[in-house]
Amino acid sequence: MPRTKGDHEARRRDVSEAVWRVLAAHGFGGLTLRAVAAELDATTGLLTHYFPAKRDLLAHALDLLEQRTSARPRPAGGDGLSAVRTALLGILPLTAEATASNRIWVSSWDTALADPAVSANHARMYAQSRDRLRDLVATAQRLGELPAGDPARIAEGAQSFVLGLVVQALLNPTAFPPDRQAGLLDDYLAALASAPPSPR
Amino acid sequence: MPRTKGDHEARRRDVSEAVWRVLAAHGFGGLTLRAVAAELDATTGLLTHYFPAKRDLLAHALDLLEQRTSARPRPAGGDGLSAVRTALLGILPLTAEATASNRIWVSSWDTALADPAVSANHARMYAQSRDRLRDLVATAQRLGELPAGDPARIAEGAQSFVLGLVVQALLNPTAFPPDRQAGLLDDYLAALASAPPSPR
DNA sequence: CCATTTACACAACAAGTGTTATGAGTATGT
DNA sequence: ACATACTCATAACACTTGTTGTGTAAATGG
Repeated sequence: MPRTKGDHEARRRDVSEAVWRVLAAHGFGGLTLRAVAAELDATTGLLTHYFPAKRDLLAHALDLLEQRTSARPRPAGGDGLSAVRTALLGILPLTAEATASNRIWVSSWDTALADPAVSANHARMYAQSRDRLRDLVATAQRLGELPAGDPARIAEGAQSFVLGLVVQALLNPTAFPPDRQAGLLDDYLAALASAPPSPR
Repeated sequence: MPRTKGDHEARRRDVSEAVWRVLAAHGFGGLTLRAVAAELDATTGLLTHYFPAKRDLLAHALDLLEQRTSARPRPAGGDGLSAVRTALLGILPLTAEATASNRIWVSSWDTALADPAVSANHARMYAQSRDRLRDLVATAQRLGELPAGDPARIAEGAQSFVLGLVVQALLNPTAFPPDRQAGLLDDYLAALASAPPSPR
């Protein structure tokens, strides 16, 4: 029974939603045409209509990951160090939604390492995220809330810390509940704030 | 042409070597019976002889990962903070071998998140690694090279930092060459050493 | 020296994968 | 109203995957 309403855009959103659910449940390794189709109560014919080949669906999934990550509720917490803290907290898997998103991210690393093009795209996205973080760090430095030093370098360190904490929290949620994650992040920021003006 | 020499142990080592090469090249997602068999110049019949089912081969691969990780040349660098630094440096993908091992680790996270049993095993291994790190941290504190504070908590933070740095380095090796990784680690340790005695 | 067990190769199987072709309803423009 | 284009379902395809069975050399043990 074909669709009577040709609302192309709405249908595309449905497809994206199904892709997202499959990713959250089974990761990129479980992203199969029939899995997405089943989530839509449709067949693979529908998908090949929207995505000529599997790689197109995979590209769409990666786009989706980038989109939904950057579109996640970003509280934009105020000024200086507080803004840095809020930005980093926004990455951690503190909510169910953030956990799903991070689970997809971790899964994407495997496919990224297998495909140089995806890897390069990931590098670009993380670099962009670092740049935003760097600006926040620079502001905090200007406010005297963080010691002097290359803000880009500090952003690299902070992003590494948060990424690693994401991995730990996903693999061992019992040992790293939300408040523990926040506590560890605050430890890190406190150490950063009290560090000597910079070695170089 | 069947094997004329029944050296069971040596053959098993060959199989493990082939599994390792497949993992390093294609990750856990590419760990297929025929891929391993091809690496051995053998057929799937050989593998089913050593591993009745795929899950047995996967379990062996995970064992292999744990074994080879803990057996990696661990310089055991001296005392206190220096020992902490050496331990953390030993995790980073600074050499080709360490890069391969870390690439396999990252790949394993995807399969771990899909299988609670594997996930629990990972949690156990990381907890064990944290415990070792915690002891080194405690020693450094006793030597006055690190401020007071829960050493387990500090170990958690340090491990998170290093894990995240591993991910960044693997996804973007150009931006995170070995000396950059070491520099970022030293920044982190410097901040840690100059932190206030501990909030709690 | 023969019977049994080991250690595979070889081949076939069912299930799952992406891809492709065909066709049938529905919308759209003329 | 009718031809055309869109939006799928259906089905078959070639391929890969894990699994299983059969056969056969070599090792082993009595």
